[in-house]
Amino acid sequence: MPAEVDLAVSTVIFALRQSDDGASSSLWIPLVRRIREPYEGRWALPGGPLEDGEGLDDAAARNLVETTALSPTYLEQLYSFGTPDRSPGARVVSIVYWALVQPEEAAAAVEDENVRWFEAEQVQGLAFDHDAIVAYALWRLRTKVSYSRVAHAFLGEEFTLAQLRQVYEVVLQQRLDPANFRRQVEADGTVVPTGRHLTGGRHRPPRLYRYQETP
Amino acid sequence: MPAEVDLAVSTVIFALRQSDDGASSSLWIPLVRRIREPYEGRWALPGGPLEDGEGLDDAAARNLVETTALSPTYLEQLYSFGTPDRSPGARVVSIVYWALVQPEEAAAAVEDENVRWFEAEQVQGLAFDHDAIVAYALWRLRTKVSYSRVAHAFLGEEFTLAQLRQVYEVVLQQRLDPANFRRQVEADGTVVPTGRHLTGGRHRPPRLYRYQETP
DNA sequence: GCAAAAGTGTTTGGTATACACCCATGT
DNA sequence: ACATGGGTGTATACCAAACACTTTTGC
Repeated sequence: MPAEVDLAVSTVIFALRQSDDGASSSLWIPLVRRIREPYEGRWALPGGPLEDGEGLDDAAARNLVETTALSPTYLEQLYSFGTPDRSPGARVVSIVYWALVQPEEAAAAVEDENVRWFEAEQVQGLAFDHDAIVAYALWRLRTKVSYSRVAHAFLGEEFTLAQLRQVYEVVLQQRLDPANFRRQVEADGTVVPTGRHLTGGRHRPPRLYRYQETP
Repeated sequence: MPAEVDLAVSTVIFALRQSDDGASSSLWIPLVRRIREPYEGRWALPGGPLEDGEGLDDAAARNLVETTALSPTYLEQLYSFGTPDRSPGARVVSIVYWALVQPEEAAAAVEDENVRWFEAEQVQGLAFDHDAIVAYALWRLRTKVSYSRVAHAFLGEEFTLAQLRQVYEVVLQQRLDPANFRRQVEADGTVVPTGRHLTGGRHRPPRLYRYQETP
């Protein structure tokens, strides 16, 4: 007999932020507090049901706006989860997306009693199977960054190579040689100099670059 | 208002078979004929509803058995499709899996008026958005083969390196140097010689290998 | 001038490709 | 003996890592 299932769309939203110590950057995600059973009071991934006439991507983008009040620079489907016992009482299948957003906007995003940002590495004790989902999304982010050019989605329109390199260093959790990093990025061709420079630092002003989509 | 959705699980099942000309191998998939509207009479991916108490992976494995009467050597989730208008009349979200099966078994699989194998490259005019899904599954197979070791899933327990190389050549659509292919596979370490040889050919008997799962 | 980060140049080691060559078997 | 694919050796080209070195700014 076919199962009666509830379909939900959730999103793991990543942003780069300062760590608690203030010295280093790390990956953060926004979580929402559940206001009903099951798991009332626990933190969970933002998400909700699919609306009428709305595609899966649209649903993901919508609850990203509803949670963080910003539009994603990157949004991709992650995986669908449907183990029979993952939600007590009901049969729920979750289609999960992951997104990258820019930190300046993320800093201005809503944050109250029921919405708060957490360090992605540290999250634990979430509702449902969301601990495992966050861990999987982190793994996907790391593997994707190492073979694709998505890191710029964490940054604004213009950025220096040092900023871009720092994104890679935080995500991949390893230091990168500035000289070799520069060559790799330049050889790739998807990032081009704007001609402008970033002034105000206490050293030689670095060039600004922007992402160039390859047609 | 939340949408009323029907959830379906479908699978793109790949096997290696002789092409129509009999000379070369290519990728084949089994399709089933639809026996009701919409798209009655058209070919479609095997699939069906999620059963009570059954996980998504289980559902995919089950309709793989029901279609080809064999168990998968490889089974992985592909993507979830949920465009509002993809199924006339109803709102259907499909969670699609892809599988690799061994050709000897696939040759013995059911094949009748309503189940038939087609060359994956050639399929066209399928029901729903299944043309696009097959194309996406092909793309995923090709990219995955080029960075992962899944090709052996097309073969039996024991195989020669020439057979394994032919799998890569068919999937990637390019000739590979036998000498360099051997070195790459041996360096990887996931494929080990059994000590046995394949006799009966009209030349030097090649060694037999088996896949060694890395613990 | 000095510190610090931007940016360039150069060496080196590993790895993939191309291809010459020998090996073992069936006919 | 020889044709055929199995299997080994080797020279070359390319690419990434390491690191020395020069440049340009703020203080």
